[in-house]
Amino acid sequence: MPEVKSSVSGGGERASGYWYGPDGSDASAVDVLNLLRRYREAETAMRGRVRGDMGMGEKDIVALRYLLEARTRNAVLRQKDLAARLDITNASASSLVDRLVRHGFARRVPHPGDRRSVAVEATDQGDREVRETLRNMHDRMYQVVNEMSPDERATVAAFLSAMTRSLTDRCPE
Amino acid sequence: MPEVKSSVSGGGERASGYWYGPDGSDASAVDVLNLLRRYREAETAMRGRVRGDMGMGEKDIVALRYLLEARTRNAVLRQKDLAARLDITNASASSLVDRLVRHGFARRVPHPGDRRSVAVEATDQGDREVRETLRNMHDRMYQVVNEMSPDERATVAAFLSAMTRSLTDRCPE
DNA sequence: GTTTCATTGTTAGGTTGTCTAACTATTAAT
DNA sequence: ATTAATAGTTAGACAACCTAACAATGAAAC
Repeated sequence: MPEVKSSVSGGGERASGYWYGPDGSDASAVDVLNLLRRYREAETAMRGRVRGDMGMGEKDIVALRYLLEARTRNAVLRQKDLAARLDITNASASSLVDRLVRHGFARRVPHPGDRRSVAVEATDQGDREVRETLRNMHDRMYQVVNEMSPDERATVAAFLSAMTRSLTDRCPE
Repeated sequence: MPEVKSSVSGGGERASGYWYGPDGSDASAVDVLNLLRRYREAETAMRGRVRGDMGMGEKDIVALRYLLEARTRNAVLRQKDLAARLDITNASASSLVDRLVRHGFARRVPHPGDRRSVAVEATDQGDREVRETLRNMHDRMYQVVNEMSPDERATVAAFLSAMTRSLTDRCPE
């Protein structure tokens, strides 16, 4: 059974500020949106801490995680791929990889089969550092979800999908 | 009943990449985490679009939203307050307000009762612009949550609270 | 009331991370 | 063989943050 305690139906704290219902408005709906915002803020803060701890920028960390994920799949990532996934230019990706290499988190290796390209690999150090930094957090998150019932997971999944669609469906006009 | 369709129990698309279960691992739990990540990415992308549309930086928009929220409460925000909420220095807040003023989104007014402080107010133009830009999106999000059952809202609220705790409980170590 | 310390905001100068534009090296197409 | 497209690098500009030093006001001590 999920150990998660609802802070809406159950607990006290009312997610404060920011959202305020369009009209008369069901308070608990607003609460949910405020909680979503809170989660976002917590994640942003966490990224800030990690950034501080590892002395890296925002995208550098995301890039490193892509590299690690690729490594587990024995896949090869080029700078181009990083640029695409991070939505930055090739030029920026180039200096991003410069930074990763300078810090010892990644390595440039010749790309097999296309001599224009440079394959980028995470180093063991990068692997270690990221895992150590994020492992516990990931474990906690996984555990929370794992302890939920299938129905609850379906509800949450539907919620997240719908929220994502709300954001994706082109916001202004 | 909620019109939201679960993409886990229901639909096809399997939230791809990134998360991969610690061990053997219940796939749908991983799906939920991937959906959470997707939501994050969608929100980041949305902010990017808004930023582009309005020609402002990330924090500028958040600041403007704080100002608008304060306005609806007839509250007075000082630059200090903005700096605190945005986690930037007073110096940065100063130039942030410079930018808002330059773009016509905010106004510096003498603070009633403390001549050191400068109160910052959103202008009507700032109000209009933000509302027009974000209104539809907010409405869509609100609608989704409003159409959920109380039980579903409680489940989602518990999930978000637990995820936030997972992030907040100090990540490394 | 004057001296002293704390608070708020500004300015100057530096760093970082992005961008565009111009260039090289390789690959693919005609 | 020439031409066009792709991958990466470099140089230079810009935006937004930072720290440090400063001015002005407020509060507290004496």
